[in-house]
Amino acid sequence: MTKEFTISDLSKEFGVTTRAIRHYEDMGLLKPKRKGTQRIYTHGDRVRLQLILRGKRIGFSLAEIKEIIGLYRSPEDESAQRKLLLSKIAERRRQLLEQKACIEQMLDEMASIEARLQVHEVEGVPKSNRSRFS
Amino acid sequence: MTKEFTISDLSKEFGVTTRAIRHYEDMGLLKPKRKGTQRIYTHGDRVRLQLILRGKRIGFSLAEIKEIIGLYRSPEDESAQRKLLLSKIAERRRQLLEQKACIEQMLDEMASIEARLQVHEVEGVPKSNRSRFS
DNA sequence: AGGACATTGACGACGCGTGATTGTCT
DNA sequence: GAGACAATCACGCGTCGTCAATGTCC
Repeated sequence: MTKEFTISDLSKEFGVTTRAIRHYEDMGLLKPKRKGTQRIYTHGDRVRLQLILRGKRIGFSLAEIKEIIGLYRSPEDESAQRKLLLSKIAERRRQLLEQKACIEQMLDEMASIEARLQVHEVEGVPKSNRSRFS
Repeated sequence: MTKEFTISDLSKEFGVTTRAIRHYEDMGLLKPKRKGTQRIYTHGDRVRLQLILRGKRIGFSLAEIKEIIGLYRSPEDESAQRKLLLSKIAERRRQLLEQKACIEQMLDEMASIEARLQVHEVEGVPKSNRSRFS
């Protein structure tokens, strides 16, 4: 018997809030069935949620994840999907490397600001009201 | 003669939009004089804008920058200001190092996903509709 | 009086957190 | 009828981008 899950089942299992799960639905990443107004998640829905969370761990936006996993896709799209994912990953890697470089710049700049502050501190009386960062 | 500047003067000089400059004012980081409704920036305002932009380059939020540079500050606050800035920098450095580590994790995870995709690609026919990220 | 530049709103984006309020089921 | 969940709004955050409508100065 193909199991079904409630929103709090999934919430607990994956450690995300129900709010988040509903949000993914609002964004079109999930479409659980309903029993009355209550959401019922199938096995497939559970898998899709996992994919969403993995995508997020890599830093994809919800829009990108939506693009990548789609919702109603035929199995033959497999290789197209792989290609899309690969290109998305390549793009994302560029972004990440940029960010990393940016962070390193910031660290450098912070270090030199600190250095100047230390100097002023030792030099005795501050010259004027020349300000921080200066 | 102490020069004065218009908003677009500063906008051009520092390469930020006028919208951004006005936003800094809305957030309480600048208070230019007015000639009628038009904003007039003094030399001091220009310096303050520079400080704001430097703060941003280090990755401080506008709220933090406001805290650090203040707006009406007496010259005696100098050392208190230095201390505040130093502690802010220390905190920020922790954040940056965390982010950097996070980025490296993401890069790792992306690499292993790619590896699996490559394998599947070579293995011949895809096993089933087992999806990306999987 | 035309054109360049200025001003003040105000919505949009991102990913949910955090209530508030109302239902539904046991 | 209480208690445990669920559902649906809807505002809030941070930093402006991006119109839109209107004003002002030469």
